[in-house]
Amino acid sequence: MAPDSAGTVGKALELLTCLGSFPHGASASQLAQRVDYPFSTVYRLLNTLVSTGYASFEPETKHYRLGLRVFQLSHQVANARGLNGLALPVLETLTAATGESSLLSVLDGERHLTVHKVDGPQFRITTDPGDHGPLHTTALGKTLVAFSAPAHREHLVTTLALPAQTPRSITDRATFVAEIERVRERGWATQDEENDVGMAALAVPVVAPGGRLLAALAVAAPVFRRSAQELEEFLPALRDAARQLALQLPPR
Amino acid sequence: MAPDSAGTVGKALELLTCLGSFPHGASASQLAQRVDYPFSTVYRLLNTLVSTGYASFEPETKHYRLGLRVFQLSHQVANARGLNGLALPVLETLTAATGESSLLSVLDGERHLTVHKVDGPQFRITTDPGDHGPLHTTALGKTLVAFSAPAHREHLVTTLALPAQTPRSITDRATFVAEIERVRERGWATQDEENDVGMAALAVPVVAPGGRLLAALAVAAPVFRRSAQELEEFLPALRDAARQLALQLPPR
DNA sequence: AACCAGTTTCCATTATTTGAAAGCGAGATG
DNA sequence: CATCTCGCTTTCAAATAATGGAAACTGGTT
Repeated sequence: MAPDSAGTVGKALELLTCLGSFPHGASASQLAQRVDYPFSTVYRLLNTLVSTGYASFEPETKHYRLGLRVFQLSHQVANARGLNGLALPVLETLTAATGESSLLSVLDGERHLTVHKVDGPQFRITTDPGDHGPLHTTALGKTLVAFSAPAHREHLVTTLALPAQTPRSITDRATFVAEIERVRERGWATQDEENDVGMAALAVPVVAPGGRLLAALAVAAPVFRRSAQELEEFLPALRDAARQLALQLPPR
Repeated sequence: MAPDSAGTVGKALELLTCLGSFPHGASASQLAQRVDYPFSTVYRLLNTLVSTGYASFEPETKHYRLGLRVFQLSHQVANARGLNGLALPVLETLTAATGESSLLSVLDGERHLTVHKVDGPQFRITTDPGDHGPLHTTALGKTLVAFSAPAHREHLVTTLALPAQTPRSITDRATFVAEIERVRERGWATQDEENDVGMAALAVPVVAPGGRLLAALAVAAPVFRRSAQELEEFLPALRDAARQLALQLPPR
């Protein structure tokens, strides 16, 4: 488990990932600076990425951006893992019932990855599908940690960095351990201005019939309308939606 | 203009692409066989892909599949290129108006890549977002060729392979050249059982204000309900929808 | 208990990547 | 108009990192 020893391929993939953080593309020199590899290395790697369709190159601006192959492949992932639109109606129903935004996330390494969201009628949430979020300051994250396989949970709980996102974030390990334990006991997690000032959320796990954790489902609202505690009245609706999702998502 | 895809990185990316063709994952040996690299090479590459999140590995089945990073990155592509859900309502309106399925595709190398589709109420189309299709046997493909930049169009028209998909497919180069020219003159393309037996389609280009080709938009129907010619009555609705899309999609 | 198909690890060989430096433009400056 | 400057592109000897055959390993089957 060494900190990944970057070979050539590792560099290429890191570069590709880095390309993703420039929505409007970037020049070879910008990218070289960002990933901190020698310029000519980056230049050559970019050519390879372009020739395989993973990146595209605009001659007029000399900018590189992510290519269509990424888009195409993602549909395979989405279909195979049930991250495609099929889950959306459940979130829409949930939002209709609660009047607040719904979010569906999965565990992705040491962060959570938002898969779907449906904005409430009153409020647009800043998290979008494809966005990552921390595990220790979000209702979704806490839920995903609390209900992942014991070994993995242990690993996360003890090694996760706990930087503060807001003054209310949990930054103390003992407190975090206790919080996760509480989430496990209750079966749901909250977040009260721990990730964004002014926002609260309530999340429950989506577990397959076999007991395996598939995702986490949350309702989020601005605190001026619903306090974290008031959100708890949505628990039955949330659990119901999670149950439906569990049947719909592929078991593994 | 190096057609070579040699190089370690090229192999890794080809392997990644190959993974995309196994929706339910594949074992290392299956993949090695498919891409025809030595087994140990494939094995090492797979490890790198997994450690970067581009692939995931299920220890219980020893199967590899595409990882969440692909999904995450694709949202960057989709947002930057207007391939996200924003275009969908236009297709939905079109399908509501015509009663037939709508499709939106972009040019991806020597194929077209379907970005969105909306099924008609009577019929489910077999093409899905993320699917590739040939350029010479589809209305979408012909349109994309006919309205791409002159130099590129020339290249495609003269070098594309023209394999038959059905008995009606265009397989003769001269015929194809003439067909593309006709599409350019009329401003729209049809397909009459040239790609799938029993299906016809009508497509128009989506061109940015600057004249640059952005995508192609099509209506498709089974011929027993609408002949290719009967589809032409939808031209005004199609053009209208294409105009709306042109304003909505980002200019480049 | 021996067998087999697939997976994981190892290592000497060698091809591949590397990155400084030298060409190119194209746009800015004197 | 000549010169400078900055960023993109290509080259090439040095050395690093990929290669792939083979051997150890696993676990399921005859």
